[in-house]
Amino acid sequence: VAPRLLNLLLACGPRVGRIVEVEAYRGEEDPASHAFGGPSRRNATMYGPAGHLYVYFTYGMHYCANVVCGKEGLAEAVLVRALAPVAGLGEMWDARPTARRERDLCSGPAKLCQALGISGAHDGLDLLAGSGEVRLLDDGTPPPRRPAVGRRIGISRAVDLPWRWWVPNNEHVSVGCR
DNA sequence: CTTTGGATCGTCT
DNA sequence: GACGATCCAAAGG
Repeated sequence: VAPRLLNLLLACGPRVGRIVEVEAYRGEEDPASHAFGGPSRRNATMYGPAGHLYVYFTYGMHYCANVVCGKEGLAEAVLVRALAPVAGLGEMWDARPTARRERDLCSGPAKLCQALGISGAHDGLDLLAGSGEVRLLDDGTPPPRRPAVGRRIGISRAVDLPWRWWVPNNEHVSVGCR
């Protein structure tokens, strides 16, 4: 599912970005997944239905956003790692005063949450409801025919699995792709 | 542009 | 009590 999310739109209020980089996490059988080791308070949303938003808090200061992709009970999810800003650019600049270039706005999993205003309060929302605060949208742009592939970033276990995909030659991918 | 180390706190052991 | 699906400033090339 992960590479098929590429080029879809993620929106929060008026702020919209095109998904250009993702990572897959495969439930309890993936040592790098938050669900490795079974259900807990934090990962509860991962065990819920597909199409919902899993937001977690990490490093004492950052939020990251995932799309739950497996059937209920499987705890499979895809981390959204980078967006190309599409709309609401003014709000994004306001939310990320340290950004110097447009590509600094959403080129990382915590950066994009900051830019869009996504936080733990949004954990568990249905991304496909259409009327919600956070939405996953399809504007007809197909995923890349041949996405770039690489290892996942920032993890210490299952480091060699090639479960990160991004849009080739896109300016807005995270630093690890360049 | 690359490398390095600090920040900071919720979660699970 | 240890560590994390990260970011940023500072320093050097």
